[in-house]
Amino acid sequence: MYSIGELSKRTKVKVPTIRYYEEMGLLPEAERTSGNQRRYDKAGLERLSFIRHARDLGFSIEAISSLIDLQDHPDRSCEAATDIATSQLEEVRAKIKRLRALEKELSRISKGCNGEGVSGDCYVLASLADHNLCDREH
Amino acid sequence: MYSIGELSKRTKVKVPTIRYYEEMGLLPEAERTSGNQRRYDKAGLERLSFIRHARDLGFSIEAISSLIDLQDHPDRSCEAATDIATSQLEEVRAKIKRLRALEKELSRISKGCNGEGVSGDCYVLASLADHNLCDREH
DNA sequence: CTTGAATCTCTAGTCACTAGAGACATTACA
DNA sequence: TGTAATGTCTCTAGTGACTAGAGATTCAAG
Ligand SMILES: [Zn+2]
Ligand SMILES: [Zn+2]
Ligand SMILES: [Zn+2]
Ligand SMILES: [Zn+2]
Repeated sequence: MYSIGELSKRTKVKVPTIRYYEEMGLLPEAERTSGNQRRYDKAGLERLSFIRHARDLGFSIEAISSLIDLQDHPDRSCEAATDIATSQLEEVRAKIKRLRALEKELSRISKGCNGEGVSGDCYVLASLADHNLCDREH
Repeated sequence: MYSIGELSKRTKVKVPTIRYYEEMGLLPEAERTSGNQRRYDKAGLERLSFIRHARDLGFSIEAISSLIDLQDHPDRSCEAATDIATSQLEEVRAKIKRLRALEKELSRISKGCNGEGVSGDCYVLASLADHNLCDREH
């Protein structure tokens, strides 16, 4: 049996975050000591590791909730799981695409001025004021 | 003189967002009609366009606040402006890097199952449960 | 002058936490 | 067994950048 602090150390999830996950229904309500403190077993540790890993991969709490439901019913179809993973992948790809466009503009903008001049002549400020200086939409 | 709705149309910034920017101090308090409605002039339009553009490029409200301060003082050094732009660029690059790593893992994970099996055998769920299946840290 | 659209202020909700207060429980050591 | 340090409890509020909605007022067109 682990205290919430021990669980926190083992999973690198902060203590208030563990309580938050419980409140959100990602973790079942923990058993309590006679003094009302949470105690966890191996299953609790594994579930929290699952959540942590999925969060690290960018899944939302809601998505993780659905994934956990599936995990708890090993005989159900896993179609929903692959759907969730695929749409998460698509989201990540869309974000990368957008950020790459931003990177290009920002790199042009920040190269345009060495910071030794005066605001009135600054290419950075001029670029922000006028989108026509940009190569593309954002 | 533009109403807030006209300003919204011209800048593609939603009406409540314009009011929010005013509250945050990005926009000066607008002039009012006798009936207490906001009215804007060309300067207001330009400032809001500046904010919109900077937001599109990912700058935070706080950063934009500093940039606007500089814009209002054309005789000051623009060093801070280039610093802000450069650090924004670095942030974007860091995000891209992280997302590319995520993309690799997610693409492996979602390729690993066609969704036609059962949760108990699902590679997606197994991958989320066990980070050892991953190629790298996230 | 009436009608309908626009605008006003204010509060609360979003997401995934994080911070802090004040009270209570557990653990280690003398 | 006593005590001190650390851990844990619940609760509230704050983060960033908005978004949604209620209920009241104002504006513009016909
Ligand atoms: Zn400059
Ligand atoms: Zn642009
Ligand atoms: Zn599967
Ligand atoms: Zn992993």
